[in-house]
Amino acid sequence: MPDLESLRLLVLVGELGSLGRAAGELGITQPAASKRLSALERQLRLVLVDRTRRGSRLTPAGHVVSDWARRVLDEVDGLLTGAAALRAHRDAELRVAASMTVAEHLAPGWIGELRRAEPALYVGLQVTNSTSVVELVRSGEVDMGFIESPSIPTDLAYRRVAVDRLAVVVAPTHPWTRRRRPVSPEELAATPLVVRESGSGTRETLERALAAARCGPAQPLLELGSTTAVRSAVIAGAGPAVLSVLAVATDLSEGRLVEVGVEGIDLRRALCAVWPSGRRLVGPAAALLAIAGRAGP
Amino acid sequence: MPDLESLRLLVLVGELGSLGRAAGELGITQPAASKRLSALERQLRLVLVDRTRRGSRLTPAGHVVSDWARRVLDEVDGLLTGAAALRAHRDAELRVAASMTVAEHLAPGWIGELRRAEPALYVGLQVTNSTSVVELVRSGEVDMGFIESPSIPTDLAYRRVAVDRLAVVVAPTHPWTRRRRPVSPEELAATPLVVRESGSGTRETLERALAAARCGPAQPLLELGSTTAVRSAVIAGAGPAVLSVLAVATDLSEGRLVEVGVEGIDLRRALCAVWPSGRRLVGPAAALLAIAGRAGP
DNA sequence: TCATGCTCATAACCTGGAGGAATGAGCACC
DNA sequence: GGTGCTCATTCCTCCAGGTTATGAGCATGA
Repeated sequence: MPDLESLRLLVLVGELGSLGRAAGELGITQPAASKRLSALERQLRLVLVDRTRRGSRLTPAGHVVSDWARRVLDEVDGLLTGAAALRAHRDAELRVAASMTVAEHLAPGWIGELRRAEPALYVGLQVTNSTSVVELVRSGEVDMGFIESPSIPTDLAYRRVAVDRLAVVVAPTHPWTRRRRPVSPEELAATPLVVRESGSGTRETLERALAAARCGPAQPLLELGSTTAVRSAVIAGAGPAVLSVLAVATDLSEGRLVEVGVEGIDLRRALCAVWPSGRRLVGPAAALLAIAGRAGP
Repeated sequence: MPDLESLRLLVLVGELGSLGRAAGELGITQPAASKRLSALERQLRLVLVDRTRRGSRLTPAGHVVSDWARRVLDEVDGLLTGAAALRAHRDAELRVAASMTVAEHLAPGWIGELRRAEPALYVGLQVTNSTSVVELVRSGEVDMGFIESPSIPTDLAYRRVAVDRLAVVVAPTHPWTRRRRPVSPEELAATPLVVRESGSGTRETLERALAAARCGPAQPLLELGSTTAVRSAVIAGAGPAVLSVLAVATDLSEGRLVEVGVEGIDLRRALCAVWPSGRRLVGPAAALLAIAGRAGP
């Protein structure tokens, strides 16, 4: 398994065109960087860099690998921003609470963007379920919250910042991948599904949508405690599930999961920012709302 | 910067519910895992795991971080699969050539998916421009290729596997983020843009689309040699650019870049699999085509 | 009640590998 | 041919991460 410093080094060499300057950027000496890069090339058994006597250029392979590496590093960046926000949630200048879906997939990006505009700003993030988020906003423990509709309380101001959608997904080997007709609400309600436990936001949205389509509740084939557990079960072939497209976007685009069309049922749900009504958001909170709002819809 | 082994360990602890078993999975001893995890927690200054005397559970924070970590590891997985394919391209059982856009964003996922179905299969990947891909397919050096339309030669069989779209993107601070009306082709042609060099697929698609809308060629504000260089320049505020949505998907969803609407110009381009005509693809090549085909459209 | 089995933490020790400093060597430009 | 840039090699140091050995806390069952 490669290490992140080496990947960063590769990207920097590509950007700066010189091993020595890349080393400086990382705060190590040139020989150390030289060795690191050789080690990475040995590990991947690929020639990534074309070393000339005046500068280094990426080889075609190096170019591609460097791009893949950048994607890795972007995710790491999100993790670090998120972690910083999590640990700062007590004494931050801007305190935010978010439900799981938002926290997992969107919050690190938004916070990262906000901090790019104001590097000195400390943002605190607290992750709970939508109900607790509402409580935290009411009690003033946080400045603003992000939740999934339905069930936005009337005593809070809110604004829709994005629209999520639940998708029916199956493994590529599942018979549903070969069907031409979309799945009907009745069929969905009658099919045993891999689901989250009752009370989770995703499960609740599904049940409401089924009820709105005049169908009975979902038949649980397997009840699991986290979205990723459900995802793994579906990939392993356990059966169909209904999951947020935010959670399975890469699985879909890379073919690990396949979306099955549905009709006659509305599986969208709005993601909303909420804050104490009457008040107008100011300062960092307003900035965050603006960032969240323009990225989503 | 955290290291990937530690992130993997965290994910495994969440899945297996026990530090010792997670250690076994990684091929290290339990004390080593214990130390690693403590180090990670110290580094992030977060309590990630709730250690009881019979098993370990993730804390709420641990849960979120573990999900972020999984995203990182997924990207690493893509990098490793891609690297394996790159180095195997000479003597692989299935040899594939792909243009940059496909190789960067889609190929690792497809190949990974294929290898999940047939773990013993060696897949070779070669990355060049669309013209070379066509040559490699013609000469039989590769079994199949992936290119961007336009310019699919008539002597090859092809199938559209996905549709890419170029988007006009600007930094969040750019005045275009506040405009209400979409950009017209004339306006786009008249505005200095950050672009790739002439001859690149992206540039070519843009020029063709402008020509189809009866406009002159794009005005280069800055010409750069790689998509990521263009992306960085735009984020830094250099000016608008026209980039593949595949390349900027995360930037858009996380608010680093903002898409500006356009009208009267068709910036879509099909991504196609190509192979020697007359022949029907069989075996692994057919499987790969199926995977690519179902993920895309 | 006490042994057993599971969990995780701590301590002491070893070693491989990463980093630093110094040096050499190739190419370009003046 | 000097000068300045590049990168590779060598040698040395040192610490991070591994292992083994051990202890402690909580359940379960005899």
